[in-house]
Amino acid sequence: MTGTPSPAPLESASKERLRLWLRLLKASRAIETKLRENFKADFETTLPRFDVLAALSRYEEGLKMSQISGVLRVSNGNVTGIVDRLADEGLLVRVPVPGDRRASLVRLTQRGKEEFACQAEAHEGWISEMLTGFDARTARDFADDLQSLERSFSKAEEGEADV
Amino acid sequence: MTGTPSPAPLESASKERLRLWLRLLKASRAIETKLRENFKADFETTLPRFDVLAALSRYEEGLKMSQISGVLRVSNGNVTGIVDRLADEGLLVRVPVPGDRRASLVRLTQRGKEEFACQAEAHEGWISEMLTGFDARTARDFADDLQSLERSFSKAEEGEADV
DNA sequence: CTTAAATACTTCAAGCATAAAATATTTGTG
DNA sequence: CACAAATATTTTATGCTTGAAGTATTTAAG
Repeated sequence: MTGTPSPAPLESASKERLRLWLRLLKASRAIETKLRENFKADFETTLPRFDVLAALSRYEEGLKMSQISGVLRVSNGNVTGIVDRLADEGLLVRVPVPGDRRASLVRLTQRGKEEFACQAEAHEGWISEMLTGFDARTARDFADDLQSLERSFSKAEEGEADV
Repeated sequence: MTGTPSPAPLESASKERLRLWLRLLKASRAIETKLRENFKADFETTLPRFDVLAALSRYEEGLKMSQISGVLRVSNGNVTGIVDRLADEGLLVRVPVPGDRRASLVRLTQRGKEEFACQAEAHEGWISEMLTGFDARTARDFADDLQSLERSFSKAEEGEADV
C-alpha cells in the first residue's frame, strides 16, 4: 500500500487522524450496507444473525449465552433475541448445562451448520468481489496495518484505565 | 505503512480479502463503541445525532430532510426521528420552504451551532487520542489506502449495475 | 444451614436502522 | 383545468443495540 503521497499539504496530526477515521468509517459502512442487502436478498437473514452462527460454528460443543456476547463483543441482552429467533427457525438449540440451571449451551443444529456453510461461502465471495482491487499480498499488508491501528487504539484505552 | 510482512504464508486472495474485511470491521467497531460511550458520558448524545449536526454545520442555509439522508447515506425515515428530537431540544429548526409546502429546510439554531462546536472539538480530540500511534504522514497514507479500497468497492458495485 | 454476594440470563425502555406504505404537495400532459 | 406521475416527507413494522433493572440459581461466609 501507501501508494503515491497525496499532493495536498499535511495538516495537523489531529486533523489527519480525524480524516483517517472518517475514511475508515465510510469504507466499512459501505461494505456493511452492501453485505446487509446481500444477506437479506439471498438468505432472508441479517449480519448479526450470521455473526452468531459464525461464532457457534467455531465451537462444536456450543457456547453459553455470555460467551456468545463475549466473542461478538455485543451486550448480553442483545444476544437473547437473536438466539430466540434462530432457535425458532431450528438453526440452533439451547441445551441445558448439567449442574447449572442458570446457564444453557447454544449449539448449531445440523440444519444450522448446513445453512451457515452456504452463507459463509456466499459471504466470502461477496467480500472478494467488493475488494477485487486488492491482491492477496496487498490485502494482507493492509490487514496488518489495520491491526497496528487497533493496537494503537488498545494502548490508548489502557492508558486511561487508571483514572 | 505496510510495516514488516507477516511471517504467515499468504492464503488465497479471497481469504486474505476476508481477513482484511474482518480487521476493518473490528477496528471501526472498536472506535465507534468508544466514541458512543464518550458522546453519551460527556454530552448525553449519540453518534447519529452528532452526524446530523455535523452535516447541518456545513450548510449555513440549511438542508432539506432528503438532503440530510443523502449526505449521511441513511434512509429517509430514519432522519425524521432524529431531527424531531434535536428540534425538541432546540438545537435545530424546521423552516418552511417558500413555494414548496411538502419540504422544509432544517437549520441549526445558535444553540445548535454552539453545542456542535463543543462536540466537534471533543470528537477530534478523542479520535486523536485513540490513534495516537499514527503521525500525520502515516495517517494520511493510510487514509489514502482506504480511499483506494473504497474505489475498488465502488467499481465492483458498478460492475453489477447492468445485470 | 442460612443468607449475602456473585453469576447467568431475560426483560424493558429508548433510540437507531431499514424498507415499505401512506400522506401531502407539486409538476407535467392532454 | 383535470389528473396521473413524480417528489418530499412521515408513519409503520420489524429487528438490532445498549444499559439498567429484574429473576433465578449458585457460591461463599459465617
